[in-house]
Amino acid sequence: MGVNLKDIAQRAGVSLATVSNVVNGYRPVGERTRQRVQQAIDELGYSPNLGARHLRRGRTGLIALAVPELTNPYFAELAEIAIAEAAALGYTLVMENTAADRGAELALLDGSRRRIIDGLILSPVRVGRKEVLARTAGGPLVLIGEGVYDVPHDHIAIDNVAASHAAIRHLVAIGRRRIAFIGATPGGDRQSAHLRVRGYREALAAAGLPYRPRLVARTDAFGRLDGRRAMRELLALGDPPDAVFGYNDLVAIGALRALAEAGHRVPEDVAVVGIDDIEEGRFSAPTLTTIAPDKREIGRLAVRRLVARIEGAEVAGPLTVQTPFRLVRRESTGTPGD
Amino acid sequence: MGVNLKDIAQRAGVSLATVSNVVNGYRPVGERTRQRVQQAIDELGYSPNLGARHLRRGRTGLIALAVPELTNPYFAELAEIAIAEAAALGYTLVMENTAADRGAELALLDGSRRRIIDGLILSPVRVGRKEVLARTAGGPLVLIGEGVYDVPHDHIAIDNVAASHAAIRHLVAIGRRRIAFIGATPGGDRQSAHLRVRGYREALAAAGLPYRPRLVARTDAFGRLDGRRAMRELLALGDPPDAVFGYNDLVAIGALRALAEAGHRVPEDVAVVGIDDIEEGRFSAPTLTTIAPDKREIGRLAVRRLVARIEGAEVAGPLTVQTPFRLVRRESTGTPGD
DNA sequence: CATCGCCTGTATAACGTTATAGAGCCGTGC
DNA sequence: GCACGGCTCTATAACGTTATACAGGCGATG
Repeated sequence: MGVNLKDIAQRAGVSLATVSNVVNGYRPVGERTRQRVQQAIDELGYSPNLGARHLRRGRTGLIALAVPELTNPYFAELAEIAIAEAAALGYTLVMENTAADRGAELALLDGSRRRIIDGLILSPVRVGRKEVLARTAGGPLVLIGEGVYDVPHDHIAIDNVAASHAAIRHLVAIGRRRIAFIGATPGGDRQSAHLRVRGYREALAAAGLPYRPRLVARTDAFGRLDGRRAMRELLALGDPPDAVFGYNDLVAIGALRALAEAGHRVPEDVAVVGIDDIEEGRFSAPTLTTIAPDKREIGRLAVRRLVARIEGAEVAGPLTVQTPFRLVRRESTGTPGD
Repeated sequence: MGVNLKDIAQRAGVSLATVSNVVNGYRPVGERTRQRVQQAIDELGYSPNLGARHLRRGRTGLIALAVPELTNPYFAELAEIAIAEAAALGYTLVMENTAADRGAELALLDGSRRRIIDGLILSPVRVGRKEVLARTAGGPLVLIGEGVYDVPHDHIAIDNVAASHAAIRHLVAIGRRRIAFIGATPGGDRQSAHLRVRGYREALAAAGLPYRPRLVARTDAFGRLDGRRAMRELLALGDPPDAVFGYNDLVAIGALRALAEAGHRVPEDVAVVGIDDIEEGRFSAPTLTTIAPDKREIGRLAVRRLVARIEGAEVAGPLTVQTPFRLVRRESTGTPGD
């Protein structure tokens, strides 16, 4: 099909190996030879056959980013950053959608099925420490966003408990006392939900507010629809909350919708806070106060760590990195300022 | 590294070629032999080395979906569908972000630079017929969503003019007479914007309404921010519109935001319609009336066409396929019903 | 002047797969 | 009894690259 090493070698009158060395810089090549080869490459328009290169090297140059939902803007924004960073490092990123399915996560972790990927960035939601530890094949693994700790892999996330604290402190500071949480989840799934609930409880206690289990709404998933349903349930309580903290921005936006439909004013009657700082929250009515993780840092760091591991480089620092976050006040808590 | 064909061949006591035939079904294999080989495969946990397969076959099994913005929910939703369809056909889909950059689109079209992809699905916005015709390498090409016609490639899109007609007819039907368009674009870029403006003008004429150039707002890009800015400009006119049709849902949502900030009621003062039917529009306040393309059909068809071309299959039917769309009425035009 | 080592460059063997040519076996038809 | 064709299966040559071992030339060193 295309132009290959042999063509270049013939044109430049050198051996295959020399051309390869010019292309890869693996061994020094004399200046005159290099120029002849480079000229031949330019003239014939050579680009290496990646399949062959990868067969020989044992690596494909592909890394995967597996997320529970592609359509969650948080992950779309993260993916955009990760794709750019991967490209800058000479890798191609493929997106995988686990659809928050345990089987899909396990299949990715197993890694033996598809030997096409050099390494994996995974946002796990249905697997825990044990399943992660069971990974033996498939190359390096970087975990993002969840609370699977004590595994021999890089793990990049915000401090979920501290993030909750910040959100609740803000709601308390603006005078709210019946603060609900939307997005708790039963069992061992979705560690981050447990951590965010923990932060919520701790912050309530620190503020001297009672913990009311009925104000903690469970959801099956974490989309707008789930947030709306949960908010409706909370509103149906005899004594509804005066503030809501959502597991993420999508849930919070669903809650905003339920509040609007029920005729409640935000933030006057109910204040709302989310997590993720997706662009949608800057244009919702009202705009959404949120905990903003540093998505750029998370995306770039995850890719850089993974690539470093793949290439066998020494990586300094601890496996677990907590990236910074900040509270962004907008209309849904009555204190616009973004 | 992993288990390979040779291991299986030894274990089953047959030749390499026989194992390959069992795996690929390329040539018939005796029932007893097949079972022995299959057993060996299961026991050793063999999966083919894709790099080697692809080197030999000359194909990589990778296809690319290149879109102008990953973070536009329309493309995220489309990507989710396309990824699933590609997986079902045994292909891996990689996302490319052109960022609506002409250079990026040209580089993808050129195809000679990265020989890793078997074919490309492109949503072009900055290249036209000429640039598409110049493509000679890089495998089959499927275009989605824009108005580049008369090229020897599959092209899948809605009828942009008809979609505009439907939107404007609806606005006229609910009594609007000063209807604005947000998202026109100068020059030859973004064919679909031109087509949507054309549909807008034709529909106005058909309704006996005058075409007012000042009510057609240009934008540089097509996000929420652009919609808000354009809406502000329209509101600053002496005689602002009583309805707005946005180039897409994001622009329309930006317009909603500008209207809310300026204290206008939607739909009472100004009605708003978008295109794309992204989930966000079902939860905005007010919910957004929109033209809903059949994303599932577009995504699946694009992938199926591309794969068929890659595999050299005969593809029946015309190159250009116009997929169906429908008007979804929601609160922003005062006629909820979704 | 012989030896050593560095510097360039070459020849060649993998990497794991698939496609092609052909070998062995068996039953069929003359 | 023998040629023949149809089935299975095997041996092997690619695919394009990189890494290893090696060869030749040349200046420096003893």
